[in-house]
Amino acid sequence: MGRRPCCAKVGMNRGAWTTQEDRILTEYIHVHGEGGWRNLPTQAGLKRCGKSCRLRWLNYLRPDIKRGNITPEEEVLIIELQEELGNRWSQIAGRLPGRTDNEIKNYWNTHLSKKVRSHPDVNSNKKSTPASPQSPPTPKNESRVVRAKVSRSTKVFFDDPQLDKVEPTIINEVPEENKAPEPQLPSDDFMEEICDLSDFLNSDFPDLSEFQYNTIQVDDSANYSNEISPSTSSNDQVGFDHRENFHQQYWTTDYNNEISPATSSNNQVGFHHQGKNLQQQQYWTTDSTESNCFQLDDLQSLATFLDSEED
DNA sequence: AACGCTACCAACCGCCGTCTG
DNA sequence: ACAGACGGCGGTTGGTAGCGT
Repeated sequence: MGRRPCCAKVGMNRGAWTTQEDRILTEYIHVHGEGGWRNLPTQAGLKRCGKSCRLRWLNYLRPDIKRGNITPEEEVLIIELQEELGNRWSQIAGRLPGRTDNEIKNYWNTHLSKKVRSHPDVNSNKKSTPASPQSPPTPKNESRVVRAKVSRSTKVFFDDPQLDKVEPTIINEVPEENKAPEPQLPSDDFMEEICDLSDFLNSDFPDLSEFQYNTIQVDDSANYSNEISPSTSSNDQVGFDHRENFHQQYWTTDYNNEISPATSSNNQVGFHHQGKNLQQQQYWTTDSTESNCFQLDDLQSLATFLDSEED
């Protein structure tokens, strides 16, 4: 008797994940934790292969995933590690916190393999001339760096207000004491303040060139202090970690250095909340007409930070 | 404007190692 | 020792956006 397939192929959803599927999966894992991938789709009410659920969680939904372009420092590290370890992407990913093996593999295949092929000495030169913030590698086509991801990347963002009303299907009840606390929804007052702050962010943001290549470092984001600090920055993304509760927030910029809450993937607005006994993930998104939802404390910290930078 | 090509990357596929009964 | 379940890994595919002609 052969091994049974990991899932029935018939009647399964394939392709890009919808926001609702993401939400169901995320909520399920918040409650039940990771693992048990084979049974997860049935129990969560997802028409997905267990493997697909696992991959989606590990490569996209996990709260500790770092977003944004690979930094020059990371790039050098990837090249070094690839030379040392070969195509063991999971091991390489293990040395790059927040990066997934899939992301590194893709990055290697689309960027670095060509670069290394065309410049075989890129690696041997690395020790004498490490990549520095002042001399980042120049992309072949600069405009591509700012490109939004393809639209099928519906990601985890709940940009359809109706979706917020959809309760995830969780068949297996868990004991009350094991349940994660309900996420707090923003109040109306909170939303008002957020909208004001959002206006501020959209209208009065300082020169974003400052954020290039980690030139601003107000705090070491790894020390889990309460300060807000830029995460690894990139050409098209500004991210801030608020480590007390492990919040991550991202804004994106367009060609004119206008900042706005990002709406998908590379350009994104995301909040990750990792508590002590649970992993919560809350995302809100926005479009040009909807008001924005943010964590007020974090945005206030951001505003303070921006004010101080302007001074 | 239309078409073709390229870049990108999320998702899929199949193999393999480990665990468990 | 064995078979099956399960999860992890690396290679590949396919859909989309952007660019050039």
